[in-house]
Amino acid sequence: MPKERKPYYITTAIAYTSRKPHIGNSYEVVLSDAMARFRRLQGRDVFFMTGTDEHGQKIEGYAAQAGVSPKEYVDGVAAEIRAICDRLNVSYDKFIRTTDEDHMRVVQKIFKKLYDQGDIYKGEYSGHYCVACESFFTDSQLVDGKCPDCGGEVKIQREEAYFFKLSKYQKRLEEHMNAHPEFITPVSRKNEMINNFLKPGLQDLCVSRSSFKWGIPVSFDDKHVIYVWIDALSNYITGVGYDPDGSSELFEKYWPADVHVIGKDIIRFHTIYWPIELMALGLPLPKQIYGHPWLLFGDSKMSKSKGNVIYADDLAGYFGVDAVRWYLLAEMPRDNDGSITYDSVVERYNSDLANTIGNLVSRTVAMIGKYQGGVIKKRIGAQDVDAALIGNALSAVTEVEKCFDEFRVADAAAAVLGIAKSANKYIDETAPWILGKDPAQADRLAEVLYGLAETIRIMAVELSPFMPDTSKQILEAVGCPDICSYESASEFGALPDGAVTGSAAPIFVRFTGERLDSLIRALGEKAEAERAAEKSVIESIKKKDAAPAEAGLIDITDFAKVELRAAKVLTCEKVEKSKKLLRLILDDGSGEERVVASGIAAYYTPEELVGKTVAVVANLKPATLCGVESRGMILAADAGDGVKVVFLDGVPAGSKIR
RNA sequence: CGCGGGGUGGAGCAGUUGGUAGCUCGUCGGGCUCAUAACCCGGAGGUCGUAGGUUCAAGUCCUUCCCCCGCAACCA
Repeated sequence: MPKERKPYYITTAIAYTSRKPHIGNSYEVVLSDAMARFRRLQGRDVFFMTGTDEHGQKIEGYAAQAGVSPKEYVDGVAAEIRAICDRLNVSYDKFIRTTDEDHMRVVQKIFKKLYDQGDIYKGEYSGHYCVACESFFTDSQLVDGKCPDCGGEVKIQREEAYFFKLSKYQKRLEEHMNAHPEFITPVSRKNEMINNFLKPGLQDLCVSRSSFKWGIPVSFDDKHVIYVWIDALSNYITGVGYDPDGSSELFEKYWPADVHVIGKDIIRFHTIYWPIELMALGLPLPKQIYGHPWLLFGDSKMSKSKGNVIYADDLAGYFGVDAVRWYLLAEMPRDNDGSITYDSVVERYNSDLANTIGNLVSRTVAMIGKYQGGVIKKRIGAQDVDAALIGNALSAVTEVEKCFDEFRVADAAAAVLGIAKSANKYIDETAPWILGKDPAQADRLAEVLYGLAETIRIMAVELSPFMPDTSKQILEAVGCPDICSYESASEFGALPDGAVTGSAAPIFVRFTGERLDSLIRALGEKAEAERAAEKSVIESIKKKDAAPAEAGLIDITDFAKVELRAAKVLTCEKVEKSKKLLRLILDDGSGEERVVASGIAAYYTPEELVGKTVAVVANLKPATLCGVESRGMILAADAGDGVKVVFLDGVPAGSKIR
């Protein structure tokens, strides 16, 4: 009967390898994984791809900063990203990296093909260039003729570059969007794209860069590297074996993708640039693009500067992998941003996992042990309560499918949870402990216990996309680790007569009292350590890769490279456009004034600093921050509750520090 | 007027094409004892940010204003 299994191709966006992803970034892979697992459960032939985007100027910069090659740098971060996926039990079929040889080779071919057929042409990029921001701006972007970012001077600069004729495909794309309203989810985004980008008319897109090297070279013009649009987006087809000269069977089987799961911030690239590239290549478009919302910490975005970054693997260390998966999947709405707080993680853990699901399994298995020696008898009850229980479980299965079809994964989780709730209610209504006292009721008791065990089994099957390990554990508890097909969850009664139950021990132990206190303590300490450690991710990667004999130790000659001097603060003022920066003028003994920008505005007022003597790194490469050219940096300590500048009272300005 | 997202019982959210305001947590009362102080039932608690408008009927549609949060835009 098993006819040909219908393919299902799902991808996440590939993660940028600039630094370790936080739990908000991890949400996307967990979400996609749940979707992939659900389709596999349904019998679809799933190909699930995730991976990393590893090129670009930023990475070149991070690597240089870390003193390693770009390749070494991305190897480190990509490994870290992959490790998090593995830790979270993400069942990807392929982990693609844009530095993979196959990918690079095919991207070059794609670029060449588009060039040969005239969709890409060589032109000149002329715009207002801000040296400090390393960015081009159009006339309309300028603010009073100055850089809209830093307010600094801009100059007209020309740069040779390749352009992609987007306008040529604009009409077709618009038609496609209108003909396929489900193409962009949520739909509110569709109008945004059409009104903001398509209607005003698409400008040709610059698809090469000559200002940096870390990218895939244009095969016929090595002054240029292929810019992110063609490079990164193409992963969705190179990863399954697309080749302009003849694609693999894998590609023929899986393309077009069923869904690209991406963050809402990159919807534009996926609904405009990417489809147009595919049109130009003569390929069908992906069926759907789902732009998921963001996970915030409390009500603000996670960022290291706020010290509120949470990493999924850390959280898994405290609550377990499945609990983290459940939290992410059950908590995040489809359309709006979700938020994570430690309180809500504990609450959901206790309520959903320990009280509702875990406790249901424990009490049921315990009763089967107590009343029937741990053996399940197949008796299906026919009373109203039984019908209600069965109907509830089966309709939940239907509901879960509907929710997944609409990407309402949190609602799907709620539907599964509903199965457990109805079972808990059923226990109360049937009171098996009373039946257990009357030998004449043994048959009815068997019906009740079978109803419970079978309902739990169905719940466990439906739970598998969310919590694969827990699902197995529950199936073992009700004695049927192998009865877990989707079909077996769609009808009541697949649990065989004579199944022997497993352990009744709690699956999720509640966090209360001392256990909760120590968790909170541990989280606090962890956050503290994180803050310090994350500050130097780059350094740690450098250490790992460079790996000299004494890991982490530097030679005295390394230290000697840093020129530290005492300097007196002459003036100090807030940088207007900035919340964090102070602009200081220092006397460093050289006779020349030294301007330094320092991100300590949140901790010091200008008045507190004037007249003080501070330690300054005197030979740091100058950089412009918010329009202030900063020459050097001031030493300060990250004390737990803030930042403390290192003051050198009584030391003459200009003194060398070593 | 830069762009976008929001303001619904104490907290977090859902409210599809306008038709008696729902869910989870918490709280209060009751029940039960198989189970992880858990589970089940019930109650209290909301002028749906503001001011107008359309309508037989507005949380839902239109307009005014207020407030919050992202991004643009910086950790040297």
